[in-house]
Amino acid sequence: MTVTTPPVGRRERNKQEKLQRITAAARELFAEHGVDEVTTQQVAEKADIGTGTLFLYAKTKGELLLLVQNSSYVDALQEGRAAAERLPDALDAVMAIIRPVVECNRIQVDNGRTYLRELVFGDPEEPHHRDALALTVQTEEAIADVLGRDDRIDARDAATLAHVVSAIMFVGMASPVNVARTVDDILQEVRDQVRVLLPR
Amino acid sequence: MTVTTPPVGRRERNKQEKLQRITAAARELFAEHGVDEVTTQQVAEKADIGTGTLFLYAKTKGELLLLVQNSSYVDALQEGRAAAERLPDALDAVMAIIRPVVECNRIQVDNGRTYLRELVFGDPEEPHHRDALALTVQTEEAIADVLGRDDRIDARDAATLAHVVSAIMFVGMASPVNVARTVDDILQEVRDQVRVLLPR
DNA sequence: CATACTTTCTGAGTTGACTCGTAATTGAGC
DNA sequence: GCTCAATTACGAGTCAACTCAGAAAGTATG
Repeated sequence: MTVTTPPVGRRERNKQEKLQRITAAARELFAEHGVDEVTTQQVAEKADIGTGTLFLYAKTKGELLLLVQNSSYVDALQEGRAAAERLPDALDAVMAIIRPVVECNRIQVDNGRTYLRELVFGDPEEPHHRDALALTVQTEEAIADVLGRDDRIDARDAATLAHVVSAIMFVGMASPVNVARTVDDILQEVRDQVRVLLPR
Repeated sequence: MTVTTPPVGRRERNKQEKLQRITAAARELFAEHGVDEVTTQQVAEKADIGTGTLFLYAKTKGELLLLVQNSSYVDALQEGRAAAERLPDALDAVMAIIRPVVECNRIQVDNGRTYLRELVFGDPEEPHHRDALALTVQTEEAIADVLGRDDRIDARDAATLAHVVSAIMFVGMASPVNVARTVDDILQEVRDQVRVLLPR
Protein backbone atom coordinates (compact mmCIF):
# COMPACT_ATOMS: atom_id res chain seq x y z
CA MET A 1 0.00 0.00 0.00
CA THR A 2 1.20 3.52 -0.75
CA VAL A 3 1.56 5.86 2.16
CA THR A 4 0.00 8.77 0.30
CA THR A 5 -3.46 7.99 -1.01
CA PRO A 6 -4.63 11.41 -2.21
CA PRO A 7 -7.20 11.82 -4.99
CA VAL A 8 -5.87 9.42 -7.61
CA GLY A 9 -8.99 9.25 -9.70
CA ARG A 10 -9.18 9.53 -13.45
CA ARG A 11 -9.25 13.30 -13.10
CA GLU A 12 -5.86 13.47 -11.44
CA ARG A 13 -4.36 10.91 -13.79
CA ASN A 14 -5.58 12.80 -16.85
CA LYS A 15 -4.06 15.96 -15.50
CA GLN A 16 -0.69 14.33 -14.87
CA GLU A 17 -0.68 12.73 -18.27
CA LYS A 18 -1.51 16.03 -19.93
CA LEU A 19 1.27 17.77 -18.05
CA GLN A 20 3.63 15.07 -19.30
CA ARG A 21 2.54 15.58 -22.89
CA ILE A 22 2.93 19.33 -22.58
CA THR A 23 6.39 19.04 -21.03
CA ALA A 24 7.56 16.62 -23.69
CA ALA A 25 6.16 18.69 -26.53
CA ALA A 26 7.68 21.91 -25.21
CA ARG A 27 11.02 20.28 -24.52
CA GLU A 28 11.34 18.92 -28.05
CA LEU A 29 10.18 22.06 -29.81
CA PHE A 30 12.28 24.39 -27.66
CA ALA A 31 15.35 22.20 -28.10
CA GLU A 32 14.99 22.04 -31.85
CA HIS A 33 14.00 25.61 -32.71
CA GLY A 34 14.67 27.71 -29.62
CA VAL A 35 11.96 29.24 -27.40
CA ASP A 36 11.61 32.40 -29.44
CA GLU A 37 10.87 30.53 -32.65
CA VAL A 38 8.18 28.35 -31.14
CA THR A 39 4.63 29.60 -30.57
CA THR A 40 2.43 28.45 -27.71
CA GLN A 41 -0.01 27.27 -30.39
CA GLN A 42 2.60 24.87 -31.73
CA VAL A 43 3.27 23.45 -28.29
CA ALA A 44 -0.46 23.01 -27.67
CA GLU A 45 -0.89 21.34 -31.03
CA LYS A 46 2.02 18.97 -30.48
CA ALA A 47 0.72 18.13 -27.01
CA ASP A 48 -2.69 17.62 -28.58
CA ILE A 49 -4.55 20.04 -26.32
CA GLY A 50 -6.44 23.31 -26.78
CA THR A 51 -4.51 26.54 -26.85
CA GLY A 52 -6.22 27.75 -23.69
CA THR A 53 -5.49 24.53 -21.84
CA LEU A 54 -1.78 25.13 -22.07
CA PHE A 55 -2.11 28.15 -19.82
CA LEU A 56 -3.76 26.10 -17.10
CA TYR A 57 -0.49 24.21 -16.78
CA ALA A 58 1.96 27.07 -17.23
CA LYS A 59 0.68 30.59 -16.77
CA THR A 60 3.06 32.08 -19.32
CA LYS A 61 5.38 30.91 -22.05
CA GLY A 62 8.25 31.73 -19.71
CA GLU A 63 6.84 29.43 -17.05
CA LEU A 64 6.72 26.72 -19.65
CA LEU A 65 10.44 27.12 -20.26
CA LEU A 66 11.16 27.01 -16.53
CA LEU A 67 9.15 23.80 -16.31
CA VAL A 68 11.17 22.23 -19.09
CA GLN A 69 14.62 23.33 -17.97
CA ASN A 70 14.21 22.76 -14.25
CA SER A 71 14.47 19.00 -14.64
CA SER A 72 17.85 19.19 -16.39
CA TYR A 73 19.01 21.67 -13.77
CA VAL A 74 18.21 19.15 -11.03
CA ASP A 75 20.48 16.60 -12.69
CA ALA A 76 23.25 19.12 -13.25
CA LEU A 77 23.22 20.18 -9.63
CA GLN A 78 23.34 16.58 -8.45
CA GLU A 79 26.26 15.85 -10.72
CA GLY A 80 28.16 18.91 -9.54
CA ARG A 81 27.63 18.14 -5.87
CA ALA A 82 28.98 14.63 -6.38
CA ALA A 83 32.04 15.86 -8.29
CA ALA A 84 32.81 18.48 -5.65
CA GLU A 85 32.89 15.97 -2.84
CA ARG A 86 36.22 14.47 -3.81
CA LEU A 87 38.01 17.77 -4.38
CA PRO A 88 39.90 19.14 -1.38
CA ASP A 89 40.64 22.59 -2.80
CA ALA A 90 37.81 25.08 -2.28
CA LEU A 91 38.16 26.77 -5.66
CA ASP A 92 38.26 23.46 -7.51
CA ALA A 93 35.23 22.21 -5.61
CA VAL A 94 33.22 25.35 -6.30
CA MET A 95 34.05 25.12 -9.98
CA ALA A 96 33.04 21.47 -10.00
CA ILE A 97 29.58 22.49 -8.85
CA ILE A 98 29.35 25.32 -11.33
CA ARG A 99 30.51 23.44 -14.40
CA PRO A 100 27.51 21.17 -15.00
CA VAL A 101 25.13 24.04 -14.35
CA VAL A 102 26.78 26.20 -16.99
CA GLU A 103 26.99 23.26 -19.40
CA CYS A 104 23.33 22.49 -18.94
CA ASN A 105 22.39 26.13 -19.32
CA ARG A 106 24.38 26.48 -22.52
CA ILE A 107 23.08 23.47 -24.45
CA GLN A 108 21.09 26.06 -26.33
CA VAL A 109 22.31 29.58 -25.59
CA ASP A 110 19.06 31.45 -26.22
CA ASN A 111 17.01 29.06 -24.15
CA GLY A 112 19.54 29.23 -21.35
CA ARG A 113 19.55 33.00 -21.29
CA THR A 114 15.77 33.15 -21.48
CA TYR A 115 15.61 30.75 -18.55
CA LEU A 116 17.72 33.16 -16.51
CA ARG A 117 15.59 36.08 -17.61
CA GLU A 118 12.45 34.34 -16.43
CA LEU A 119 14.12 33.25 -13.24
CA VAL A 120 14.90 36.82 -12.25
CA PHE A 121 12.09 38.77 -13.86
CA GLY A 122 9.20 36.31 -13.98
CA ASP A 123 6.43 35.98 -11.42
CA PRO A 124 7.99 34.35 -8.33
CA GLU A 125 4.58 33.15 -7.15
CA GLU A 126 4.15 30.70 -10.00
CA PRO A 127 4.89 27.06 -9.18
CA HIS A 128 7.58 26.32 -11.79
CA HIS A 129 9.21 29.59 -10.88
CA ARG A 130 9.30 28.62 -7.21
CA ASP A 131 10.97 25.38 -8.21
CA ALA A 132 13.58 27.31 -10.15
CA LEU A 133 14.27 29.64 -7.24
CA ALA A 134 14.55 26.65 -4.94
CA LEU A 135 17.20 25.21 -7.25
CA THR A 136 19.14 28.45 -7.09
CA VAL A 137 19.00 28.32 -3.30
CA GLN A 138 20.19 24.72 -3.34
CA THR A 139 23.05 25.63 -5.62
CA GLU A 140 24.13 28.37 -3.24
CA GLU A 141 23.88 25.97 -0.33
CA ALA A 142 26.05 23.45 -2.11
CA ILE A 143 28.64 26.14 -2.77
CA ALA A 144 28.44 27.37 0.82
CA ASP A 145 29.02 23.81 2.00
CA VAL A 146 32.25 23.33 0.10
CA LEU A 147 33.45 26.80 1.08
CA GLY A 148 32.72 25.97 4.72
CA ARG A 149 35.11 23.03 4.49
CA ASP A 150 37.96 25.54 4.18
CA ASP A 151 39.22 26.40 7.66
CA ARG A 152 39.91 29.99 6.72
CA ILE A 153 36.26 30.65 5.90
CA ASP A 154 33.70 30.80 8.70
CA ALA A 155 30.11 29.70 8.21
CA ARG A 156 28.58 33.16 7.85
CA ASP A 157 31.13 34.27 5.25
CA ALA A 158 30.61 31.01 3.37
CA ALA A 159 26.93 31.79 2.84
CA THR A 160 27.65 35.36 1.78
CA LEU A 161 30.42 34.26 -0.59
CA ALA A 162 28.15 31.61 -2.07
CA HIS A 163 25.64 34.29 -2.88
CA VAL A 164 28.36 36.32 -4.56
CA VAL A 165 29.48 33.30 -6.56
CA SER A 166 25.89 32.80 -7.63
CA ALA A 167 25.75 36.38 -8.88
CA ILE A 168 29.00 35.92 -10.80
CA MET A 169 27.63 32.77 -12.39
CA PHE A 170 24.41 34.48 -13.35
CA VAL A 171 26.10 37.41 -15.02
CA GLY A 172 28.57 35.10 -16.75
CA MET A 173 25.78 33.10 -18.33
CA ALA A 174 23.37 35.96 -18.99
CA SER A 175 25.63 38.78 -20.14
CA PRO A 176 25.20 39.76 -23.78
CA VAL A 177 28.99 40.17 -23.91
CA ASN A 178 29.28 36.41 -23.48
CA VAL A 179 26.69 35.17 -25.96
CA ALA A 180 29.31 33.95 -28.39
CA ARG A 181 31.59 32.49 -25.72
CA THR A 182 32.04 28.78 -25.19
CA VAL A 183 31.28 27.00 -21.93
CA ASP A 184 34.99 26.77 -21.16
CA ASP A 185 35.53 30.47 -21.78
CA ILE A 186 32.75 31.33 -19.38
CA LEU A 187 34.00 28.89 -16.77
CA GLN A 188 37.46 30.40 -17.02
CA GLU A 189 36.04 33.87 -16.52
CA VAL A 190 34.00 32.72 -13.54
CA ARG A 191 37.04 30.97 -12.07
CA ASP A 192 39.13 34.13 -12.35
CA GLN A 193 36.52 36.06 -10.47
CA VAL A 194 35.92 33.45 -7.80
CA ARG A 195 39.65 33.15 -7.17
CA VAL A 196 40.00 36.75 -6.08
CA LEU A 197 37.22 36.29 -3.52
CA LEU A 198 38.84 33.37 -1.78
CA PRO A 199 41.49 33.78 0.93
CA ARG A 200 44.98 33.33 -0.45
CA MET B 1 32.28 79.19 -37.27
CA THR B 2 31.62 75.80 -35.76
CA VAL B 3 34.20 73.10 -36.31
CA THR B 4 31.59 70.46 -37.05
CA THR B 5 29.26 71.57 -39.78
CA PRO B 6 27.36 68.35 -40.51
CA PRO B 7 23.88 68.34 -42.00
CA VAL B 8 22.09 70.85 -39.78
CA GLY B 9 19.19 71.44 -42.08
CA ARG B 10 15.55 71.42 -41.15
CA ARG B 11 15.52 67.65 -41.52
CA GLU B 12 18.07 67.11 -38.77
CA ARG B 13 16.46 69.68 -36.51
CA ASN B 14 13.04 68.09 -36.91
CA LYS B 15 14.51 64.76 -36.00
CA GLN B 16 16.18 66.08 -32.84
CA GLU B 17 13.06 67.87 -31.81
CA LYS B 18 10.96 64.75 -32.31
CA LEU B 19 13.38 62.69 -30.26
CA GLN B 20 13.06 65.26 -27.51
CA ARG B 21 9.27 65.07 -27.58
CA ILE B 22 9.38 61.28 -27.49
CA THR B 23 11.82 61.20 -24.60
CA ALA B 24 9.81 63.70 -22.59
CA ALA B 25 6.53 61.92 -23.26
CA ALA B 26 7.93 58.51 -22.36
CA ARG B 27 9.65 59.83 -19.25
CA GLU B 28 6.47 61.38 -17.89
CA LEU B 29 4.20 58.48 -18.69
CA PHE B 30 6.63 55.84 -17.40
CA ALA B 31 7.25 57.80 -14.22
CA GLU B 32 3.59 58.26 -13.50
CA HIS B 33 2.18 54.84 -14.42
CA GLY B 34 5.13 52.47 -14.77
CA VAL B 35 6.37 51.03 -18.08
CA ASP B 36 4.05 48.06 -18.02
CA GLU B 37 0.94 50.18 -17.73
CA VAL B 38 1.84 52.46 -20.61
CA THR B 39 1.32 51.49 -24.24
CA THR B 40 3.53 52.61 -27.08
CA GLN B 41 0.40 54.16 -28.59
CA GLN B 42 0.03 56.43 -25.58
CA VAL B 43 3.64 57.54 -25.83
CA ALA B 44 3.24 58.22 -29.54
CA GLU B 45 0.06 60.16 -28.93
CA LYS B 46 1.59 62.27 -26.14
CA ALA B 47 4.63 62.96 -28.32
CA ASP B 48 2.23 63.83 -31.13
CA ILE B 49 3.66 61.42 -33.67
CA GLY B 50 2.41 58.37 -35.56
CA THR B 51 2.60 54.99 -33.87
CA GLY B 52 5.05 53.71 -36.43
CA THR B 53 7.31 56.74 -36.08
CA LEU B 54 8.06 55.87 -32.48
CA PHE B 55 9.87 52.73 -33.61
CA LEU B 56 12.21 54.71 -35.83
CA TYR B 57 13.58 56.34 -32.68
CA ALA B 58 13.56 53.32 -30.37
CA LYS B 59 13.35 49.90 -31.92
CA THR B 60 11.43 48.39 -29.02
CA LYS B 61 9.54 49.56 -25.97
CA GLY B 62 12.50 48.35 -23.92
CA GLU B 63 14.87 50.56 -25.89
CA LEU B 64 12.58 53.44 -25.10
CA LEU B 65 12.97 52.79 -21.39
CA LEU B 66 16.76 52.59 -21.74
CA LEU B 67 16.69 55.93 -23.54
CA VAL B 68 14.72 57.53 -20.74
CA GLN B 69 16.63 56.08 -17.80
CA ASN B 70 20.15 56.43 -19.18
CA SER B 71 20.17 60.19 -18.60
CA SER B 72 19.39 59.82 -14.88
CA TYR B 73 22.02 57.10 -14.65
CA VAL B 74 24.64 59.50 -16.02
CA ASP B 75 23.88 61.96 -13.22
CA ALA B 76 23.89 59.25 -10.57
CA LEU B 77 27.26 57.98 -11.69
CA GLN B 78 28.73 61.47 -11.66
CA GLU B 79 27.40 62.10 -8.17
CA GLY B 80 28.80 58.83 -6.87
CA ARG B 81 32.24 59.42 -8.35
CA ALA B 82 32.43 62.80 -6.69
CA ALA B 83 31.32 61.46 -3.31
CA ALA B 84 33.84 58.62 -3.47
CA GLU B 85 36.76 60.94 -4.01
CA ARG B 86 36.88 62.21 -0.45
CA LEU B 87 36.53 58.82 1.22
CA PRO B 88 39.82 57.11 2.12
CA ASP B 89 38.35 53.70 2.99
CA ALA B 90 37.87 51.42 -0.04
CA LEU B 91 34.59 49.92 1.13
CA ASP B 92 33.11 53.32 1.94
CA ALA B 93 34.23 54.70 -1.40
CA VAL B 94 32.75 51.79 -3.34
CA MET B 95 29.46 52.18 -1.51
CA ALA B 96 29.47 55.90 -2.24
CA ILE B 97 29.56 55.10 -5.94
CA ILE B 98 26.86 52.47 -5.64
CA ARG B 99 24.39 54.43 -3.55
CA PRO B 100 23.20 56.98 -6.12
CA VAL B 101 22.93 54.27 -8.76
CA VAL B 102 20.66 52.17 -6.58
CA GLU B 103 18.67 55.20 -5.53
CA CYS B 104 18.18 56.25 -9.12
CA ASN B 105 17.24 52.74 -10.13
CA ARG B 106 14.68 52.43 -7.35
CA ILE B 107 12.77 55.66 -7.88
CA GLN B 108 10.16 53.36 -9.41
CA VAL B 109 10.93 49.71 -8.68
CA ASP B 110 9.26 48.16 -11.73
CA ASN B 111 10.89 50.59 -14.13
CA GLY B 112 14.25 50.02 -12.50
CA ARG B 113 13.97 46.27 -12.73
CA THR B 114 12.76 46.44 -16.31
CA TYR B 115 15.73 48.65 -17.14
CA LEU B 116 18.05 45.95 -15.84
CA ARG B 117 16.16 43.30 -17.75
CA GLU B 118 16.57 45.20 -20.98
CA LEU B 119 20.19 45.96 -20.20
CA VAL B 120 21.05 42.26 -19.96
CA PHE B 121 18.57 40.67 -22.32
CA GLY B 122 17.87 43.34 -24.90
CA ASP B 123 19.61 43.73 -28.23
CA PRO B 124 23.14 45.03 -27.52
CA GLU B 125 23.42 46.44 -31.04
CA GLU B 126 20.78 49.07 -30.50
CA PRO B 127 22.07 52.59 -29.81
CA HIS B 128 20.39 53.26 -26.46
CA HIS B 129 21.42 49.83 -25.35
CA ARG B 130 25.05 50.55 -26.21
CA ASP B 131 24.82 53.70 -24.14
CA ALA B 132 23.50 51.70 -21.22
CA LEU B 133 26.29 49.14 -21.51
CA ALA B 134 28.83 51.94 -21.69
CA LEU B 135 27.47 53.31 -18.42
CA THR B 136 27.89 49.90 -16.82
CA VAL B 137 31.49 49.83 -17.99
CA GLN B 138 32.08 53.32 -16.61
CA THR B 139 30.60 52.32 -13.29
CA GLU B 140 32.95 49.36 -13.11
CA GLU B 141 35.87 51.57 -14.01
CA ALA B 142 34.96 54.02 -11.26
CA ILE B 143 34.81 51.16 -8.77
CA ALA B 144 38.09 49.73 -10.03
CA ASP B 145 39.69 53.15 -9.57
CA VAL B 146 38.79 53.48 -5.92
CA LEU B 147 39.76 49.87 -5.26
CA GLY B 148 43.10 50.52 -6.92
CA ARG B 149 43.79 53.26 -4.37
CA ASP B 150 44.05 50.55 -1.72
CA ASP B 151 47.69 49.37 -1.52
CA ARG B 152 46.67 45.79 -0.84
CA ILE B 153 44.82 45.50 -4.17
CA ASP B 154 46.79 45.39 -7.39
CA ALA B 155 45.42 46.83 -10.62
CA ARG B 156 44.38 43.53 -12.21
CA ASP B 157 42.50 42.38 -9.13
CA ALA B 158 40.83 45.76 -8.90
CA ALA B 159 39.25 45.34 -12.32
CA THR B 160 38.12 41.81 -11.56
CA LEU B 161 36.71 42.81 -8.19
CA ALA B 162 34.90 45.73 -9.77
CA HIS B 163 33.20 43.31 -12.12
CA VAL B 164 32.16 41.17 -9.19
CA VAL B 165 30.80 44.20 -7.36
CA SER B 166 28.84 45.07 -10.47
CA ALA B 167 27.29 41.59 -10.49
CA ILE B 168 26.38 41.91 -6.79
CA MET B 169 24.75 45.24 -7.47
CA PHE B 170 22.81 43.88 -10.41
CA VAL B 171 21.42 40.93 -8.50
CA GLY B 172 20.64 43.11 -5.50
CA MET B 173 18.53 45.45 -7.60
CA ALA B 174 16.99 42.86 -9.91
CA SER B 175 16.27 39.93 -7.61
CA PRO B 176 12.59 39.22 -7.06
CA VAL B 177 13.46 38.50 -3.43
CA ASN B 178 14.28 42.19 -3.03
CA VAL B 179 11.29 43.80 -4.74
CA ALA B 180 9.80 44.95 -1.46
CA ARG B 181 13.09 46.05 0.07
CA THR B 182 14.04 49.68 0.60
CA VAL B 183 17.09 51.29 -0.95
CA ASP B 184 18.86 51.16 2.41
CA ASP B 185 18.11 47.47 2.86
CA ILE B 186 19.57 46.70 -0.52
CA LEU B 187 22.61 48.86 0.10
CA GLN B 188 23.19 47.09 3.40
CA GLU B 189 23.00 43.72 1.65
CA VAL B 190 25.40 44.85 -1.05
CA ARG B 191 27.77 46.24 1.55
CA ASP B 192 27.82 42.95 3.45
CA GLN B 193 28.76 41.13 0.29
CA VAL B 194 31.36 43.60 -0.85
CA ARG B 195 33.01 43.54 2.57
CA VAL B 196 33.84 39.86 2.37
CA LEU B 197 35.58 40.41 -0.98
CA LEU B 198 37.93 43.05 0.26
CA PRO B 199 41.21 42.26 2.01
CA ARG B 200 40.87 42.45 5.81
C1' DC C 1 10.49 77.28 -59.53
C1' DA C 2 10.13 72.72 -61.47
C1' DT C 3 12.01 68.18 -61.18
C1' DA C 4 13.96 64.22 -59.45
C1' DC C 5 15.65 61.98 -55.60
C1' DT C 6 16.23 60.89 -50.65
C1' DT C 7 14.78 60.66 -46.09
C1' DT C 8 11.19 60.50 -42.77
C1' DC C 9 6.39 59.74 -41.41
C1' DT C 10 2.24 57.24 -41.04
C1' DG C 11 -1.56 54.09 -39.46
C1' DA C 12 -3.88 50.03 -41.06
C1' DG C 13 -2.42 45.41 -40.79
C1' DT C 14 -0.03 41.34 -38.81
C1' DT C 15 1.35 38.44 -35.18
C1' DG C 16 1.32 35.83 -31.13
C1' DA C 17 0.62 35.65 -26.10
C1' DC C 18 -2.96 35.37 -23.19
C1' DT C 19 -8.28 35.67 -21.53
C1' DC C 20 -12.85 34.32 -20.78
C1' DG C 21 -17.53 32.55 -21.48
C1' DT C 22 -19.20 28.12 -22.68
C1' DA C 23 -18.97 23.13 -23.10
C1' DA C 24 -17.42 18.70 -21.70
C1' DT C 25 -15.87 15.52 -18.07
C1' DT C 26 -15.64 13.67 -13.62
C1' DG C 27 -17.13 12.19 -9.03
C1' DA C 28 -20.56 12.25 -5.07
C1' DG C 29 -24.93 11.33 -3.33
C1' DC C 30 -29.06 8.89 -4.19
C1' DG D 1 -28.06 4.47 -13.66
C1' DC D 2 -29.31 9.51 -12.83
C1' DT D 3 -28.65 14.28 -11.10
C1' DC D 4 -26.04 17.89 -9.76
C1' DA D 5 -21.84 20.46 -8.50
C1' DA D 6 -17.21 21.08 -9.31
C1' DT D 7 -13.41 20.80 -12.03
C1' DT D 8 -11.09 20.89 -16.42
C1' DA D 9 -10.87 21.78 -21.48
C1' DC D 10 -11.64 24.55 -25.21
C1' DG D 11 -10.87 28.02 -28.97
C1' DA D 12 -12.77 32.31 -30.69
C1' DG D 13 -11.73 36.77 -29.17
C1' DT D 14 -8.81 40.58 -27.15
C1' DC D 15 -4.89 43.32 -26.80
C1' DA D 16 -0.57 45.57 -27.62
C1' DA D 17 3.97 45.46 -29.72
C1' DC D 18 5.78 45.86 -33.93
C1' DT D 19 5.90 45.95 -39.52
C1' DC D 20 5.54 47.75 -44.08
C1' DA D 21 3.83 49.85 -48.33
C1' DG D 22 2.64 54.07 -49.67
C1' DA D 23 2.39 59.27 -48.59
C1' DA D 24 4.61 63.45 -47.25
C1' DA D 25 8.42 66.45 -46.40
C1' DG D 26 12.91 67.93 -47.23
C1' DT D 27 17.02 68.70 -50.36
C1' DA D 28 19.84 69.09 -54.52
C1' DT D 29 20.16 70.34 -59.34
C1' DG D 30 19.24 72.76 -63.82
